[in-house]
Amino acid sequence: MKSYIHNLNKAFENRIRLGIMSVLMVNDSVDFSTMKETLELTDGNLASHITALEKEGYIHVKKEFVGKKPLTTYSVTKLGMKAFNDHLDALEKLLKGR
Amino acid sequence: MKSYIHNLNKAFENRIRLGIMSVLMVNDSVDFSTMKETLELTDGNLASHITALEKEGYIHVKKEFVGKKPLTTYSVTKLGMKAFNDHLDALEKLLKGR
DNA sequence: ATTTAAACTTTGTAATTCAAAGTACTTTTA
DNA sequence: TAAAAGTACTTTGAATTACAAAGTTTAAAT
Repeated sequence: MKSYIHNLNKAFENRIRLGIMSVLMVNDSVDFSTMKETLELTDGNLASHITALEKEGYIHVKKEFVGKKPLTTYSVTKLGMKAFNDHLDALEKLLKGR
Repeated sequence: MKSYIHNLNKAFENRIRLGIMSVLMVNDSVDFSTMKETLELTDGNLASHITALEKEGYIHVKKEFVGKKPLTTYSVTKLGMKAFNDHLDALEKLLKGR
């Protein structure tokens, strides 16, 4: 009866990155401000966790101008979906004691 | 649509402490060696995470001699059960996007 | 000219994590 | 009886992570 803790993804251990992924799994794309308010984070904190997930290839960052204002939007990649689902599987198995 | 990430319990963010709690939620008591092997940890690493959970009052540590050998067994406290269930609730709500 | 807004980046400190080594006591083995 | 092994840690130290606060950039609005 080995444990599943080592199948958990380190990238999703942090609550903020877990939150970002959760939000992106149910929303096609979310912009910087919305994400910041949803998760109640400071600018810098959000930016750094976003960078971490982007480096793993789990999210895509799109920068554009809408009207005259810059707009940054995030979306989850296929790799990110796979990784997140695998993480949730491991989590579920761990919590169910198998 | 506020996020639930701030209802997650910091004590259970780490995979090892999450593993310890999961094991103790489905087993009345588990000894040091069994826990160590189940979670595939080094002595020191297990000991330090156990201490962290004990300090929070989430687990109880019992030391005794069985035959001539020392035996340390762990069990979850009522407070620990409550805290862990609250954490799982927050996790579930977060992941379901509510 | 100053302020505001969006989205960061940088800085610095504090906390966390973990392996490895060391400790203490006891028992078994050579 | 001396050495090795077992149980359960504690300590040390280095690396990584986390986070707030402050600074930066570009452009628009006042």
